[in-house]
Amino acid sequence: MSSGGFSIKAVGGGGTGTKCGRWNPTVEQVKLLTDLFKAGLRTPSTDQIQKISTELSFYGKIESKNVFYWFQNHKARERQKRRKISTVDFDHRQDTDLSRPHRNNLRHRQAPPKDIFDVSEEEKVIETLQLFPLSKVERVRANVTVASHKEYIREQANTTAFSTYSSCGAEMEHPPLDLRLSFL
Amino acid sequence: MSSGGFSIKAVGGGGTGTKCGRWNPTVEQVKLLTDLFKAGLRTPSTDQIQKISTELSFYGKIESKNVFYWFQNHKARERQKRRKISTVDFDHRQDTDLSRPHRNNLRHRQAPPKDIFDVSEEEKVIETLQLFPLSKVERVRANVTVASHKEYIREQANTTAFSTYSSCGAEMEHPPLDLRLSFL
DNA sequence: GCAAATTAATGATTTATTCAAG
DNA sequence: CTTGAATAAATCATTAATTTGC
Repeated sequence: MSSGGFSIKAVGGGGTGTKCGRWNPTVEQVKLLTDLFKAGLRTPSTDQIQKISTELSFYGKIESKNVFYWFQNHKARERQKRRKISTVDFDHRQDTDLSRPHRNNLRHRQAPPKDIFDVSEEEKVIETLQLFPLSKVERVRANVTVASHKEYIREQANTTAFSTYSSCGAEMEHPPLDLRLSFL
Repeated sequence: MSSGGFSIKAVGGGGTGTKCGRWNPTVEQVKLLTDLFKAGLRTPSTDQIQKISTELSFYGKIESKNVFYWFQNHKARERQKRRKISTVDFDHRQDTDLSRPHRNNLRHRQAPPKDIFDVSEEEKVIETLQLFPLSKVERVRANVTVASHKEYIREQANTTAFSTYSSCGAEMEHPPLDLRLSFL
């Protein structure tokens, strides 16, 4: 990778005496982009990118791809930032998505038996009830489909076992999937 | 105060007792769950849930229902995510055709005339956003009220380069968002 | 005060996923 | 099972900030 370490990247069209190695947004440009982001825009469509770009070109040289990149990066980094804050919290996606009437009714979802959720099923039920009345129970078939294992092994080099792994809490790149699946 | 999700932080799966509001997976737990998901497991059977739970309990406090929920949520969200994608993509390859000044390689894929704003992906985008007029601005009066802090604000003074716009008058504190979005 | 050296941000690329079509 | 579409994550690379010596 990084083939070609050539440095200069074509001066390009920046006639304004600015080196155009890479886009350097003006404050106004960043401001607008940020506003759009705050407004919820995350992945603008091609059309939107075009329009945004056109609009921003008023403030300075810019290309569509810059807009695209900006959103990609900003989105990713905002998330990254958030992730740093809450250690593991993988579920910090729209936590407020309760607005939807059809949430998981886990109650009658798939669980054939009843003891699966050993405890605190009450809580869950309560919540559930609050959000929506459990009126109808759909018949859901538990189609397990364990699917294939170990077909995804690619570059797994680590051969660490569970034990060693957890105590430290260290994060490794690719824990051996095979081993991890072994308990199933 | 941005509502939604006070950062719980800490506690981790260590079982530090505190804050038993909801399961807070450790990185190891998420890792394994994710691996299982990647391996193709989508709807684990009761038995599998039990085993997975047991296995994960080694890394921290967890219950069967957590596993069940995790798969439900993860599966659903992955799907939703892919469904709402909007599309933009351009050939961002290393071709570096510097010979041509502007290369808008936007591969006009622009297909799904759906929600271009894929708001429900990860971060908690304000709901107001969804009200956003995506294609045409009929009346952008989305009252966004961001409330968050701008991290971009840099007191940078030299706005040299491209636009001489910002000079003075143009630099307002809150340019009406509505207006700014009007071009979309 | 300035400019080289160092560090922090962030623009641009590459890589690895996921789901869906065929 | 293979390929296409489209990211998001990880990474590379360059520019702006900041520090430091003079």
